[in-house]
Amino acid sequence: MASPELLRGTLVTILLNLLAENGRMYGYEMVQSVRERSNGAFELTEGAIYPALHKLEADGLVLTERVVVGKRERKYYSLTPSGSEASVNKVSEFKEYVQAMALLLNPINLAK
Amino acid sequence: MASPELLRGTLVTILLNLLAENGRMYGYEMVQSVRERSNGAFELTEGAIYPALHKLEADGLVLTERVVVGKRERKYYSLTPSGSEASVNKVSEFKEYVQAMALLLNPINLAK
DNA sequence: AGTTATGCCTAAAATTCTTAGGTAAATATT
DNA sequence: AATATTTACCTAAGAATTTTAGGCATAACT
Repeated sequence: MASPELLRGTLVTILLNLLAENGRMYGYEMVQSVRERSNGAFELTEGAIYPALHKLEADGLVLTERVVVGKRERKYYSLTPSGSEASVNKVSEFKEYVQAMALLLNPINLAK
Repeated sequence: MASPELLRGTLVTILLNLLAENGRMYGYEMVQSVRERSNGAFELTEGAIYPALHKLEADGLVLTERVVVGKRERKYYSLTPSGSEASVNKVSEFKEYVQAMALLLNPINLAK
């Protein structure tokens, strides 16, 4: 259960990257996927991801399609071309950020 | 330069760690120090750090002493015992966070 | 029949940060 | 000598993002 507040600013990176990897996902699925793949470290909340996904759609980075499964509807998200670009950019920004943080944090602590 | 929005949630970690390393610093000095040590990647803003430092003081994690240099005053911050604890905790939380992110982000991208 | 899981959503409040200032002294520049 | 830049502190309005706390409905499990 590490660091809920560190997710701040990383949520969009995670969402875009999930879609880049999986091609097509729906919101609920993203929550499950992140929980499993992070070994429970990250627990996305629906109150956070749905507004974030809607903003990505408004910004033209993702598009949606509604698919009826049984009698319920899923809303699948997938990347647009600019979304794919943004995904790559976000991930490399994150890497730069981690490298810069490594310069700042105590080397002794980092070695541990 | 890189990733201003990623600093969200990391500012306190950076500040506490700076103090853990340097013992005693003043606000303006922290801004310079972070700029230099991150090779310009991180540019802390005073509008962000002063409220953050004041909150740390209110929470008992840092204490302050005013030192007159010439005719101007500097306000030095240093860690209290709970501040030292918090510093260690924040840094290890950050490391866990980075490890969890590594699990999530595309291995192909990470290899680049 | 009732609880849990699936699946979407929103809105108020809290938190954190940016932006855009203000104040004042010291130093550098023209 | 006047001006600009750097040093050094600060605040407050607004933006952005997230938490909290719900609502709604179907499906599956007990």
